[in-house]
Amino acid sequence: MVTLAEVAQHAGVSASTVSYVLSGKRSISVGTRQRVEQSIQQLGYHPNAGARALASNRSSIIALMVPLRTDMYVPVMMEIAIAVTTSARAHGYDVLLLTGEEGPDAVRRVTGSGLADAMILMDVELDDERLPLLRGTDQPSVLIGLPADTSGLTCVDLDFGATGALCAEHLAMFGHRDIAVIGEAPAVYERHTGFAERTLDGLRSRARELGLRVLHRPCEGGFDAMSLTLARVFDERPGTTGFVVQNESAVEPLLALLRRQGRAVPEDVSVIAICPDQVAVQASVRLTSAAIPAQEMGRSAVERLIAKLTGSGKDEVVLIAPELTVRASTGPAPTAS
Amino acid sequence: MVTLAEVAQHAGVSASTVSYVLSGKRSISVGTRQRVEQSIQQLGYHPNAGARALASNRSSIIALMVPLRTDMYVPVMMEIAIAVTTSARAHGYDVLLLTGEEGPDAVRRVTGSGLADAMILMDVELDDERLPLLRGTDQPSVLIGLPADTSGLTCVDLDFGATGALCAEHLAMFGHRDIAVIGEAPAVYERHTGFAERTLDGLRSRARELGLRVLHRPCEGGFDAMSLTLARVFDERPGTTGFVVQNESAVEPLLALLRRQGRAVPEDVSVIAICPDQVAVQASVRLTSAAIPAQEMGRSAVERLIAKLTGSGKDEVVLIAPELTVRASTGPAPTAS
DNA sequence: ATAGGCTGTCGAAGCGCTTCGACTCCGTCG
DNA sequence: CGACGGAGTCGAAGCGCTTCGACAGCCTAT
Repeated sequence: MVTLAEVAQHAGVSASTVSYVLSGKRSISVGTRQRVEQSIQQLGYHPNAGARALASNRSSIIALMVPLRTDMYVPVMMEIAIAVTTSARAHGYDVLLLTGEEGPDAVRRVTGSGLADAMILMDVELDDERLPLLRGTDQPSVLIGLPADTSGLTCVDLDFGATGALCAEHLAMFGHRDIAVIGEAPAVYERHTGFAERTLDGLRSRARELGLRVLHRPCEGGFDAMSLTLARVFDERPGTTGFVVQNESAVEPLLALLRRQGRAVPEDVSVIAICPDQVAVQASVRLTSAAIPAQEMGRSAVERLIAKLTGSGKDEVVLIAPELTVRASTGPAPTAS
Repeated sequence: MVTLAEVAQHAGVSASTVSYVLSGKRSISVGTRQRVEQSIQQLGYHPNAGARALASNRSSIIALMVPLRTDMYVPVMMEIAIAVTTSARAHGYDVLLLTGEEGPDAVRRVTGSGLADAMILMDVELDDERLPLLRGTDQPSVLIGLPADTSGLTCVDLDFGATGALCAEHLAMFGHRDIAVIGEAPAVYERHTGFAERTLDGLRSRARELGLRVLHRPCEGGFDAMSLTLARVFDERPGTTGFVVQNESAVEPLLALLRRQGRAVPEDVSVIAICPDQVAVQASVRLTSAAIPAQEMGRSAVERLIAKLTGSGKDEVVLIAPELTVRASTGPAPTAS
């Protein structure tokens, strides 16, 4: 392992000079800089991360806590994780992956050990146990998701309320009157993850203004669950012509069931999915969808975090405006016959 | 920040004693141990990761390099990543997430800086640029995937050859004679990722023994691509009654297209998917599938790595035996009419 | 009784880096 | 023309931990 001292010796300067060349914290003459850089190249020097962390009290690592559950939104989570990693690297940070498994202890461990300089938490619950810890430390953090009380916290999330409203507007515009919301699994609501409720609230209140009737049904993913749910929907509201689906893994089953029942999409029934664009275009029908901008959420979270680490950057809640892309699964409501 | 020295003072012992209590590398009397542990509790002490890494020359971090592309197998990758993280934690290691973006440089950086003690690489290509670096360092590593030359490397992967063979056997047993393989996107083959070819080879050679005719077609995911591919399949081999699908994002489109064409699954056509079980049960038909054991792959990779880190553990190739679960998408071939 | 071997503890020497203060040259300004 | 200040460099003091050798005390075998 090549050390700073060896580089210094090779370049004929002192260790501190090499350090300053690396960090740029003091001015260095052009000649010296070049000699040092050349030595670094020739010797293949890489600064030792541990020594650096010890001496500077910064690790250049961001911790990312992902949900352990793989029961929902897996592609979204993965995309966010990758976006976070890529953005972090662009700012000179590496990413430490933590699962929710350890819970609050992970926060304590990472904060206490100086393993990471900052953290990003995903899958935040309304009243998350980790929040008091975050408020009680001076380690910067950003949440992806929105807890009930955001005071003293920085949060990034899709504006799910506006997303719901947008879905209602789109269906109303096409003349639909009775719409059904196929929600997340009941467990998601019980867990109080917030986003599902926010979607529903936004959708409901806009629907009210527009004179739509809304039926909401939580739904586990999969064919069988969707089958039951759909039967109950048409049983209760036979005139339902619009669907908003929030649970990705219910989308394909829904489409299959509708086809099987002879209901054509979008002629007889319109379907909007709330999902990443990639999912929407790969479905068996090109889906009109409200996008979940995973990339942007990841990138934005990292940027807030960097801002906090560099001193600027205050606590704030960033809600990303939703975008609805019209594809082949929505159209005018069938005229009542 | 509480330091070791403070703990030592509080407990009335020397710093080294506290260190030995923590590491267990020397025997400590019961009384001393208890006093130290109590002090650690009371003061809320967490060892500083940087100092530890510097002094011991080990970081207790495993680097995990995931593919940057999100064009394939996303749920599998995520599941592996989570399994790796969970297993690593169980062994006292944290996981540093790297994307393939940096390529070989990431290997150099991590190895050179001592950031991680070992690495796990996913999405390995047949002739991966990173392999020479791994062979040239004494940092332990494990690949998830199989390159062309495995000498001096430890690899963990599903036995895709056997998986292909298993699919052929299952369809043959049901009396199918003409089968089609819907493969990964052409880009995957061009990239030489190996697993797709291995599946095909295994399937082909077993099919030959069993007297099956095999038509292989790569396929981008999505509805449109699948539509074209399917048309060509039936054009060329109208008597095709069995499908093996390796591209997850082609599964639903295939099912939808078959339905639309009035071909019933499994009465007229049988479909086997090569995918994680979770995907198979959430599809619009409960799919007979050859499982991709993501969890096991992740766990197994970590175990080999830990073995290498602790001295035991030699280079080896671990191929996980495939398992085929029969569900509702395969059945006897229709009797020729 | 005494040498030898355990067990439990301590002190000190780093690990490789950052950073602070100090120092030496210059060029510049009054 | 001397004092001053900035640019460029160096030396040394840690950062908090691990680990090695040393040593004191005790038990056992001779």
